[in-house]
Amino acid sequence: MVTINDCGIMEDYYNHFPLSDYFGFDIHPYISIIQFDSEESLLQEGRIPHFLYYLIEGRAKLFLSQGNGRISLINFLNAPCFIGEMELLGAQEVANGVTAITPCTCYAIRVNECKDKILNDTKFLRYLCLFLSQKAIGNTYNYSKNQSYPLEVRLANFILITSCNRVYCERHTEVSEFLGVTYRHLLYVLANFVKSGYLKKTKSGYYIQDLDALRKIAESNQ
Amino acid sequence: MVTINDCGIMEDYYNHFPLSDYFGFDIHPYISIIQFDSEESLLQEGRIPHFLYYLIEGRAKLFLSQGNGRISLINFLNAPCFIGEMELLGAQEVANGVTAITPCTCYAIRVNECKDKILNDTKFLRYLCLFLSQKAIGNTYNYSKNQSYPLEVRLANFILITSCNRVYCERHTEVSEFLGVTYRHLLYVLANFVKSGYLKKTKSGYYIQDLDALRKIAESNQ
DNA sequence: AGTCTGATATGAGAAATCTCATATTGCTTT
DNA sequence: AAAGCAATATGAGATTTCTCATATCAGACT
Repeated sequence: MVTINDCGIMEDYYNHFPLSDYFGFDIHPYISIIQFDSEESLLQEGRIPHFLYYLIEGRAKLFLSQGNGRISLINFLNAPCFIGEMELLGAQEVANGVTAITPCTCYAIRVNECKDKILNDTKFLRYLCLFLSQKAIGNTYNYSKNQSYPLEVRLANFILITSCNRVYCERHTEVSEFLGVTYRHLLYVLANFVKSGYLKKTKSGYYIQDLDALRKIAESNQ
Repeated sequence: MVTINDCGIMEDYYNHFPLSDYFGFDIHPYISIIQFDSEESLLQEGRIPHFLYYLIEGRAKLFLSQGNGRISLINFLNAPCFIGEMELLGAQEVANGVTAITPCTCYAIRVNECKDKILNDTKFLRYLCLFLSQKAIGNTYNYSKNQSYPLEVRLANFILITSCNRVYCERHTEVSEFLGVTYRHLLYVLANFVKSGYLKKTKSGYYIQDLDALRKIAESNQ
């Protein structure tokens, strides 16, 4: 974790990733820029957060751990987005866990210094409502899917969405958490896809050999 | 579905269920009062809603149906709460389905007549953010639980929460949807509880015979 | 190269959950 | 009361998913 204080660099970020769309007042005095390495925590589960983050570059994951040691990956967080907004509002005191997947660069807003301004800023509040709604809708859609279809269908979908140039190469541990099944079971279903000739294991990932078959499986859904 | 226009009755409702906590301007000119019977739709899935509702009495359920005919019960909505707020913001165009469980009385706000006022009302926006956050947190928690524990554990919990005077008497169809399992499986696990002597089937519902045992099962969670 | 270690993968059997066919129950209607 | 019908309940076997033990692999260290 590195905090950037150099004014020149900060100016540069402000120009490339402006905040004026979200705030009706000048938020710059309350901002630091923080960079996280991959695997670092942005918010620690159960702790009271210090900042409202705005993720400008990178990808993180939001998770919730259960008493039995199991971890639910609730969502992937992709730039640009706010992180820690629920805690800001007081909807929950302590944070859910958020961990960087790739290196992440964030504006860290010192809310304790400008809470009043923020909570009276129509522009920000309106945007936040929209953001919260969209997040909720996405989550809900995801939950509902997870419960309604066997892994085969959901995985086919997931592969189609996340593959790049016909190559699927996500980390199995992450995916199994996101799809809400055990690592073992994910591998099992994936192996089935290979056995059926839909995928082919290569050094750089799984190559999609039979796109149509995969689509057909995914569609037993729609 | 009945719309109440009688000014006297409306005044009465306003006095008992005031809206001044949520709005910074006078919202009354834009309100009707609507009553729904149980099983009636407040929002029809896939349709564009006309109103923002504020549920003042009653209990409803929010669901989402899947291509394979399966229905996910996303949440129970208990008074007091807003319904249709995401659609108001434009976060989604068409509504999720909302159906009354008990008879429901709502303030129906004609948003097309006061959208500007509403979307510039700090008081309302702040409250809405909070409301959305809490809803999201609840959903997430529920979702995470649903995936992390077998039905036995979740059902024990659910029974403890929803039972009244040691009697559990929810509708199985609703519960199975909410807990994300088939009706059959719910009955199966419930029958096990009876066989183990934790519950006893009576005319008025299932009587909790062994509270401790049920708690112990539910706690294999926490 | 050898070995340690953590991450990743596989095997096998058990448990959870689903599907579908068939009963049973409780209302209406006649 | 009989018949019809929808809601509710049960049985049995198939699938999906899990658990846990073991195996393989890749990089770090010696």
